[in-house]
Amino acid sequence: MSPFSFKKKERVRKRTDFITIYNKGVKQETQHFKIATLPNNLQWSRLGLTVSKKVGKAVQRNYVKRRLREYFRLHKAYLPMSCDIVITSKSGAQKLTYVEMCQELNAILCPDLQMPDRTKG
RNA sequence: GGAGUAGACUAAAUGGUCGCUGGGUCUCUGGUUUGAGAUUCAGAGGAAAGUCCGAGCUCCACAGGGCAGGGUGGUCGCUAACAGCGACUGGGGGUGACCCCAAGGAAAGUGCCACAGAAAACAUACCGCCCCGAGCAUGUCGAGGGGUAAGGGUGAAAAGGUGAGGUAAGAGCUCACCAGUAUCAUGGGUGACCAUGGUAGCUUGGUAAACCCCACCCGGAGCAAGACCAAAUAGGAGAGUGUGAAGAACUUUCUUCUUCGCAGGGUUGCCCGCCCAAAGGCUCUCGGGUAGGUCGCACGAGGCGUUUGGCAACAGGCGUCCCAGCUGAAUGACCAUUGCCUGAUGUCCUUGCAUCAGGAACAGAACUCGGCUUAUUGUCUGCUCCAGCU
RNA sequence: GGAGAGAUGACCGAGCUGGCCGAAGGUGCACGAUUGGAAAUCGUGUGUUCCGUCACAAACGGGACCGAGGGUUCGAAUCCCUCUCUCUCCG
Repeated sequence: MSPFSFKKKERVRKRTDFITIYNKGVKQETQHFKIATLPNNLQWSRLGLTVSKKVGKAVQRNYVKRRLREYFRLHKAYLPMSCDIVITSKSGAQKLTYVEMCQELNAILCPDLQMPDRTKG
C-alpha cells in the first residue's frame, strides 16, 4: 500500500467514537482549530473532522475538510502512531492558504518537524 | 456610440505527481460471502440552493356520499399532475421594442368605510336657493311649515357628464350628444369576447389578498417512508433438566404425580468444612427489538440526433446511448502550459499585436422527476429609443 | 435530509377581528425631589435616521422606519406573496 493513501478505515466514523475522543482525549487549541487526540488499539491512526456551520456554506466546509484530509494523508509519517485525531475547525479556517494551515497544525501535531513538508508539491 | 428590451448558449481546457468513490474484467487467498492487488471505464449544477407548488414511490386509514378545513379562479389547449407552460381575450404601464395583472360574483345576504363632513348608502337637508307664513319694531325682519341634490365646504370616495328646454327654485322632469348598465337581434370566433343595430329604465359608491356565494380540485404522513438481517445487556413467553421441602397414591422404602422454594462466587480438579453475597438456577427455543448492517438506490413521465403533426406549449415515429450514487458524507490537493476578461505600457489613424500585473462569479448531489422563486459569470443574436457621421 | 415556530425601542414583552398605534406595560438610563451622603421610594423625561427654521447645539415642525422587498386597500405592525436570519422537533 502506498504510504500516502487514505482509506475508509483510517477515519473516525461513529458518533460514539467522537464522543469518547472528546471526553477522554488530550485537547489542544490553535487560532483556527481545536485538536483532540486519544491512543487507540489499532495498527494505524484515524482522523475525524468536525466543521460547524459558522465556517461557511457547504462549499467552504467541504473545502476545509478536503484540505485537512490532504494534510493528514501527506504527513502520516510524522504524526503520532496509533492515535485517533479529531480536528474541529473554527470560524476563519476557510480563509487560510494550504501552507499556513500546515504550519499551524505542525506546531502541535509534529513538533519534531521544524520545516513544513512541501516535497509533494 | 450610449441607454434599453427579448431570447439563446456557456459555466475554461490540456498535461504531470500523490490520493478518493462506484461499475466491469483478470489474478491471489478462501467452502461461499468477504478481503488484497492489477487494469479499464465513469464520477456535481444551472441553479445541485430555498423547500414555495405538483407527481411518482412507500406505509397507515378507507363501502358510497355529505359536512368541516384547505387550495385554485378570463378562455381554449398542453401535461402524469400543478399555483406550471403555450396561444388568444380583456384591463393597466411605457415615446417605443416590450412588460405587468389572485382577471368569477358587490343587482343572494351580512359586516366595515377611522378623522373630517349635514350625510359614507333606505339620503330624516348643515350652509345656501325658493314658496307659504303666525307675529310686530313694517323690513336686506322671520317663529313655524314645506319644496329643492343645481351651488358650497369635508373627504380616498358625495349618488352619470355637457348643453338646451322647463320651473317659485330646482331636479333625467323632458330632449340632443357622450359615458355606463341590462337585454334582444344579426354577423365573426370552439370559446373568453369582438363588431354593427335596436329596446328599456334613466343611473346602480368602495371593499370578497373581510365573512361569504358560485364552479372545479384535495384522505394523512413522509426515504429519518418502508422492508430484511441482527451483537451485547436488560426484560417477556415457552419447553426441558437437576435438587430440596411439603402433600397425595402406598404397610414402609423405592417410584410416580401436584404445589412451593432453591441452584451463585472464592478457597488448585472432586468431597467435607469455612468465608462472601443473596433469592436472579442452568440449558435451549420463540417472538419483539437497540447499536450496527443490507435493501429501498438509479432504465427514467431518461438523454442525444432526426423526422411528421401543431402558430406554440407539446405529442407521435425512427435511430442511438447508459450517463454520480455518497452516508462524520467521495467527485480532490499542488504545479505547469494554453485560452478568456480587466488595467497599464509600447507600436499603429483605429481594429489588432507584444510585454507586465491582476482577476475568473453564484454555489456542492443525499429517493427520483416536472415547475416556480432566489443568487450569479461570460458571450452572441433579434428588436426599440436617443445622439453623431456619410 | 424532512417537518414546524418566530423576528416589535438598549433589553424583555403586549398589540396581529386593518384607522384614535411610533406603538401598552416592565427593566434599564438621565434629571429632579427626599438624605449630611447613598440605597429604597416618588415624579418627569428617554428610539433611530433624514429634511427645514437656526452660526452650532437645544427647541420646534415635517417625512420614513414594527427583519428586508413587493402587492391588495383611501389607509398595513396587522391581510397576501417572495427573500433573510434565529430557534425547536424527527435518528
